[in-house]
Amino acid sequence: MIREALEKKLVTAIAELISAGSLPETARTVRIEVDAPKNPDHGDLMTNFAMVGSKTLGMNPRAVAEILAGELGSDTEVFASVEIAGPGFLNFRLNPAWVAGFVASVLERGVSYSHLTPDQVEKINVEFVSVNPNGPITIGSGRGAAYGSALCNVLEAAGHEVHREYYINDGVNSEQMRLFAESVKALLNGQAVPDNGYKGDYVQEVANGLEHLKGAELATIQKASQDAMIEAQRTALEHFRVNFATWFSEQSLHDAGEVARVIGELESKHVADESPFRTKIETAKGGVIKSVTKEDQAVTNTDDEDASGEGEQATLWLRSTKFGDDQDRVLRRRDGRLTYIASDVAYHKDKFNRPAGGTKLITVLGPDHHGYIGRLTAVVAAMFIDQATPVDDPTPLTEHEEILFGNVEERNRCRGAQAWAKDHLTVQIFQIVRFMKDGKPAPMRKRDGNIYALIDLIKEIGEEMRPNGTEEEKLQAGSDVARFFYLMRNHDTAMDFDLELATKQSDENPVFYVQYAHARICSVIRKGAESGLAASTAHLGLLDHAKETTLILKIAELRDEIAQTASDYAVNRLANYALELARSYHSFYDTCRVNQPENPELSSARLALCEATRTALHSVLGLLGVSAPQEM
RNA sequence: GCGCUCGUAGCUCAGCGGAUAGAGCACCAGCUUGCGGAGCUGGGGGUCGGAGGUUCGAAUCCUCUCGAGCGCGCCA
Repeated sequence: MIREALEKKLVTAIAELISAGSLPETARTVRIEVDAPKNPDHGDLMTNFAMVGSKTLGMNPRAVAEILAGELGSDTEVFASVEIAGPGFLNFRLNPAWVAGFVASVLERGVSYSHLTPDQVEKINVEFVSVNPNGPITIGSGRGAAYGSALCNVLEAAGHEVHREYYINDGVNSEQMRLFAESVKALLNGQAVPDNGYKGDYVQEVANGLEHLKGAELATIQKASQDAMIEAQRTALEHFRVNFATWFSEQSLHDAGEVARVIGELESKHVADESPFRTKIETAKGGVIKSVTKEDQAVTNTDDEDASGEGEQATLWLRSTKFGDDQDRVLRRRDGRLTYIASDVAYHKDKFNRPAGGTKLITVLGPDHHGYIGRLTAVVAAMFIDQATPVDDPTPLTEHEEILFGNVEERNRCRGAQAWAKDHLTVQIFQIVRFMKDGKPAPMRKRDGNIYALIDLIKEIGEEMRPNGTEEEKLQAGSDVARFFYLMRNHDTAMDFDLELATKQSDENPVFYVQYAHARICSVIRKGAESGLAASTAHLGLLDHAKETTLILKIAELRDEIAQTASDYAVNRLANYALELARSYHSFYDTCRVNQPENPELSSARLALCEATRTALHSVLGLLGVSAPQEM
């Protein structure tokens, strides 16, 4: 916010200097960046404009810096000093009174302080969690749940329209779901579950709830047991503060005939066919194509279970290699059943309807799915090939391309479609979480088939944190800690989740450090009210202590952090920001006494600063899905 | 073999083109006749895995290399 203001000042100053003839016209094109210096001795904020621009301006950086410093330095309302340092840095020391003025605008905006207005509003569908309905939400999926939900909050705060979606993998043809149903059925009939079946206690629980279906058809049991599982997942996720606007059933696409219809569409677009070969692309290091081969279709695979008993027919191939995938994918099996990827085509088309007129899809996937990015991109490219603008490349087909494409025109259309897909679909992969106990990794899947469920993690932590709390308080405490821990680390790197630290005494716990700051602010404000003191913006100019200025600058950063996070999806930045903001407050609190009845003007200004901090803290915690307690 | 991700303080991790690389934990030394000490202040501790390159400037970008994790089904 303060940064935005300074960037505007720079733009104005540069325009003045151009019309005065001190800077060439090209100065307008130089990118302007204002940042906080790492070293506080270098001032409150700084810009590298002179160094970045020196080349295009044809001037040496220090000369540019001097001209700019002269122009800006005259604005004594804003700047206490403008210094040139090093190779051409421009270091700004801001006038504390000017900085303090921003407290008023935070208070004016209140909760909307964290709401941004983007240059362009995107309509984004975010799909996350989406695990099979054959078990509880695990602690592994917990990371995706925390990440996806926080990402949605941030995108919304950044001003975009967001649709939260869960894709239920409930295709009746799914091997895994059938196996799950068979396991439940076996338990219902008092038989042993199949060798490769599901053996956890939760399977027995599902069976217990379905006593009335004893002796029923497998299909009936399959439907009922997956519904039970979905309900359990939904409840667990709600406790974890994860909610979806849509729970989308894969099977519903089959039932509506959408999958079949879309497959027909692909065939008529000549991106899917029944020719009996699979194309494979082998790449050498650096992604250069080493070879493209058409493999004759192998018919020797005997592992297939021919569940439908419909006998053999031609395999239907999606020619995904035309869109950068490393091999063609099967849409319809030899036995006539459609594959998972076939529903994916229909599904990705459908997703653009939520929100209406969707402009972007984000899919959050687990660490075992990064091989899936190329496939998904190809799916979207194939589906929307008519929407995309072909690339303009007149060069003839290479030797490799001749195997993939019929002619130059087709290649250019496919390349265009691939670019379109990359533009409209973003896949975010989160990496694995290792849960550490006694310094050793704790198994997520136990030998007896039991799974470490997210809800158990939440309850364990809650029990430890609030042994005397209500059920509701325990769930909240557990969820707060778990969410913050998941979100502290960059989702794209493997992390260790220290179960002892999370469940142990609270004083080592970063979550509580932040929540404590919020509770402390609330307490200070309460205390002030008891002495007849209240926040006011009438004397903000009194906030000139270094700790006060630092805190205000930190509060002002929130909007920048949100904007940045909405564009690079690195939600962990906000968890770190929350810690920094809390630290700035604690440090301020320690030095600057807020409530001083003998000095009501300073008190009112500091209370205003407390209010502004509370607003910012409350906002970040809200984005992270962590509660901001008034007392603890 | 190919692809993705990661190697930063004793440990867990930030930083991802800027000036002397940061925080928490652990360790050491301090702060309270006052608003919540679940707090604050200070200190020690690093050839940012290694080697080249790009440029005014690299932990950050590129190439190679070593090491770790994961992924490459007519499973989902």
